[in-house]
Amino acid sequence: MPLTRSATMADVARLAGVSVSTVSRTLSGTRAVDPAMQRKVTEAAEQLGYQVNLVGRALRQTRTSTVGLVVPDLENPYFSALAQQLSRAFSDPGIDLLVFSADGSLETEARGVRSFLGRQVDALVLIPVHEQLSEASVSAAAAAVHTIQLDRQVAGTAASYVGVSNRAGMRLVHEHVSSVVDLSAQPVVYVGAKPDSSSAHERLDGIRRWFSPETPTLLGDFSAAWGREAAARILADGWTGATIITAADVIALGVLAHLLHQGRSVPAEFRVIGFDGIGAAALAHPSLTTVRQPVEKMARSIRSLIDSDDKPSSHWFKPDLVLGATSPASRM
Amino acid sequence: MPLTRSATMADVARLAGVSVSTVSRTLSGTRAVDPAMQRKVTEAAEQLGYQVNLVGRALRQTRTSTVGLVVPDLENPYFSALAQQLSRAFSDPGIDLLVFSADGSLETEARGVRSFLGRQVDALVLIPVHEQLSEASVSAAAAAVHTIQLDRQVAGTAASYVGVSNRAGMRLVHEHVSSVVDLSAQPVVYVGAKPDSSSAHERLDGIRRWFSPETPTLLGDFSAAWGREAAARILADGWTGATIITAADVIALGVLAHLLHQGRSVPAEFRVIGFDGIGAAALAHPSLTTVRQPVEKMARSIRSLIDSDDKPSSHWFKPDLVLGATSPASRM
DNA sequence: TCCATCTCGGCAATCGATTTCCGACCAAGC
DNA sequence: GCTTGGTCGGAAATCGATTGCCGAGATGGA
Repeated sequence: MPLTRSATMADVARLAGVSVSTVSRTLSGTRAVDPAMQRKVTEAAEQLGYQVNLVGRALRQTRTSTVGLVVPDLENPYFSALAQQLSRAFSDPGIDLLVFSADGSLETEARGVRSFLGRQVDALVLIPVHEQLSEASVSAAAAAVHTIQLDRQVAGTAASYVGVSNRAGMRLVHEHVSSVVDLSAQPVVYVGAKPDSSSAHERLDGIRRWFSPETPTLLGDFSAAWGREAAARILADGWTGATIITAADVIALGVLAHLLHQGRSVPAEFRVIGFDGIGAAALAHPSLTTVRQPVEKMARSIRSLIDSDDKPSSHWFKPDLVLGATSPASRM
Repeated sequence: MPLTRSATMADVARLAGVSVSTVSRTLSGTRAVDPAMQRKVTEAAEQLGYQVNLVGRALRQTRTSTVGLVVPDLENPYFSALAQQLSRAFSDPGIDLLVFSADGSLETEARGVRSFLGRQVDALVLIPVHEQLSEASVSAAAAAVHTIQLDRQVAGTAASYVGVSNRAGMRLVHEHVSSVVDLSAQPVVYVGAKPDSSSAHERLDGIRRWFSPETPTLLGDFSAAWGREAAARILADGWTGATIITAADVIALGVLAHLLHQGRSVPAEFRVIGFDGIGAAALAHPSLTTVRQPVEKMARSIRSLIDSDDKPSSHWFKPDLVLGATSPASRM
């Protein structure tokens, strides 16, 4: 639907009766320009509705003032929260943050990375889909631009990493649960995600380490649907009175929904613990006890990592526990 | 962190001992190339790890095979669902969908539009922040590329529109509520959003039209925090036994959370109705009765609108009602 | 008065691809 | 043997900006 080909610097130069160099210098303020010419140029640009063509600029300079973010799935509230906070961290003009959703697929993830690299982004932030199979994409990215892995990482790559200490998070859960529940009398069940991502992996490790290596475990994916299914299995298998620890709030909300729908009571009969600290956790009734990730801090850390173009480095943030009503406030 | 300047077509041509024209033709398959040369070129490209520079390509062709999406806020689950579905609608290779968050600000929205236009996107999808004040951005976009407004629209612009019939949605709510609640005995309160966006506007209109022009109304924004605040006011003002209709699921979830937290019962004492049909609505307990938007259909419609580059047009989809447990199933 | 220095406009090169045009070569038809 | 037509490689123009360099003119110090 382009009504007319849009104006270029050459058009502005012609109308103002100057050279394109002068137009460029006037509009970008690169070098001093005679006030009279400056006025002529500005007026001509205004009159033609001139808008710089960033493609031309990007080709000449080798920078684009753009950072790409590839997320596995925008519908997962934790990832969209990260995307939003990162956008906000780049909200002051100068650098644009563009988001691409891999839609849970390795191929689409690879396409997103290739696309951003081909577009010559100055830096790339990536939440890898898979702990091993995303290696090719992460390495390709890291070889070309400053690359930061977020929330999850692929082992043995040259890229930076920003995330939370998942084992420390599970330690907080253990501290809390063991202080309010009698673990020798009440069973603990872990509803996690298959260890395809480093975060799922580390959370499972955390459970085995702080609770017991034999903790009964159900592994699926990061979704509410999986949470519901797992809850159904827990009920079917007769784990009455269990404390259900999950790998993510979306899972926990699915578990909670199913339990309540079946008329079970929380926290009297079952306890449910989430992970991530998404907004919806606080909206549940009873509100979800969860491990909150400092999303805003992480986003700011990425911003400063990109601004100061240093060597690859890893940044582990400490999560904190948010007490909700899906776990008892004091010893049962 | 670029380890080495990445290879260009000239590098590949040099290594293969052919001209850049031949490299271009081999890699893009634009024209037949001698099999022997083809092999040499492919091997050279492989060896150098050649990746096309999309900036160079975009400058020469005037297309970029890119569609931009500007959303007001990625943390709003309805917008992130739209973004995800739209990403999926573009998941087959060929066109990349890039997302930019305006972070609720008109200035940032304008920046996003300028940025995408400057990047020469082939089409732009926009969820305008404001019904009037986004006019400049929408017009600028529509003058330059095929522009589609999504979910909300700015009056009197040349851009296409894809959304749901909000008045029809409220009509569904009225039908349902009037069939299960005695409206002459029980008050109705509308918790909406200030009519800054066409969707908020139309939903408010729908309420006035299908219920009563004098329906008590509380207007805020599209957030759970506002829902909570409104619920507090409703309790403070003594609207006991009210049926609370909201402009969005996020608001409804906030209302519900506050009511339940205050020990009120839903749907016995209060009824709560949402709008949008986000995933979290089904996870609430009791599950939320809401008006569901056909997000996937809308995304596909945008895709086909972009593929067939027609004149601007408007597409109104019909929402449907999802019966949850925050409203009674039959006459109270 | 003359030379050194500074300011600033314009020419032309440049970024990395695609694509038009030209010409070399080969095959087929008469 | 000559002409016509088809195939395919390469030289060069092109997309739209930025920027190194040159030189004209102004300024100022001795």
